[in-house]
Amino acid sequence: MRPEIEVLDHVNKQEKEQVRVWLSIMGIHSSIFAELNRKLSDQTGISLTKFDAMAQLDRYPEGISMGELSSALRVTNGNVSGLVSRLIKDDLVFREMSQEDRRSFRVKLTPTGKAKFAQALKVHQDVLSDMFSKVAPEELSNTVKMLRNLSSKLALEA
Amino acid sequence: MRPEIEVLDHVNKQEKEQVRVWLSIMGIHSSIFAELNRKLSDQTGISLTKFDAMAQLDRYPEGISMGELSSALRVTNGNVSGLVSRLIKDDLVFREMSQEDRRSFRVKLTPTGKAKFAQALKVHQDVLSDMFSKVAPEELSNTVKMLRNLSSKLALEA
DNA sequence: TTGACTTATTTTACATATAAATTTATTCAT
DNA sequence: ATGAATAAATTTATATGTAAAATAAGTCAA
Repeated sequence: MRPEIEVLDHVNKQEKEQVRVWLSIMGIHSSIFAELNRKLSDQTGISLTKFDAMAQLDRYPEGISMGELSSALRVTNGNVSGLVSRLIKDDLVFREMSQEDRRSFRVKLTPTGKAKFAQALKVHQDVLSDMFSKVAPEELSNTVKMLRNLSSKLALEA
Repeated sequence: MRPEIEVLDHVNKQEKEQVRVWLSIMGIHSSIFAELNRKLSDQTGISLTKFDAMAQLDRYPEGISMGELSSALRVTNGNVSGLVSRLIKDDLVFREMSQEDRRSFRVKLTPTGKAKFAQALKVHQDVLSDMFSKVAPEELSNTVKMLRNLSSKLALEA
């Protein structure tokens, strides 16, 4: 094999490993998302998407704007518009008009929403605990370290 | 602090780490998915969802059934019905009737689909290479090992 | 002030996902 | 052979996601 082919070979090995990382992340995300979403929905009537939104609102009792919520959830404004509408329809959240800026408002959990979130939080934790029951604590923390390191080195939005 | 509270404390630390693993996976999945999907769509007109479907079809020149495709992609049959319809509309795949079983058929890439996939495969790889350019080869392979290990220990579908 | 930008949010059109019901074809025990 | 169960795929209703256009309100230089 000629030298320049060896070089290409290294590139190819590296590229294959990059694809393997992405496929591993896709696979594990898909497994956990599917089971967590299904069990949360079955046991509480709250989808994982709604749970994630409510978890953000739970962190800010003073409420947050639609824009802040879409940033926190990393989805578009339009998506959050619809999501919040559905949560309002279920009496889980409400909007509070802002005095300063009439374009904006604060979104907050209703009392019903707070109670539902507390219930869903327990289910969420129980499902994860079952799912990770065979994983040693050290493996868990190593995985978190590794993923945070990877995240910090990702070159995004070129 | 009473002994039984210390025990609970260990449980809580473990549970928090389990949630951190899931949040890390969600975060990194969301970052990579968003950028890969956007750049693939911009540069080739093929979404990441369509790319993943075409990648499966590319592996099976003899074609695969709708059920096999939905298993491979880990989505519902109904989802794949719509996805394949859209791919057919764009002349990227076609259906071939099965002689043995008239309920079923084989889905295959068209010549256009093969060419488009080859082009998209290059973009897919280039985007991942840019994204992971700051990550050392050893970190990549450690991450794959760690995620595969985690995957193998996940207790799913209880 | 006013007119040009910017900002916050919604709306629209569409893609992608699920679960449940339906359609059509196959299999298999009787 | 036939009727019940199974299997492959689609359809329907709905949720969740995007990008782009629209709406409405705020800001700020001239």
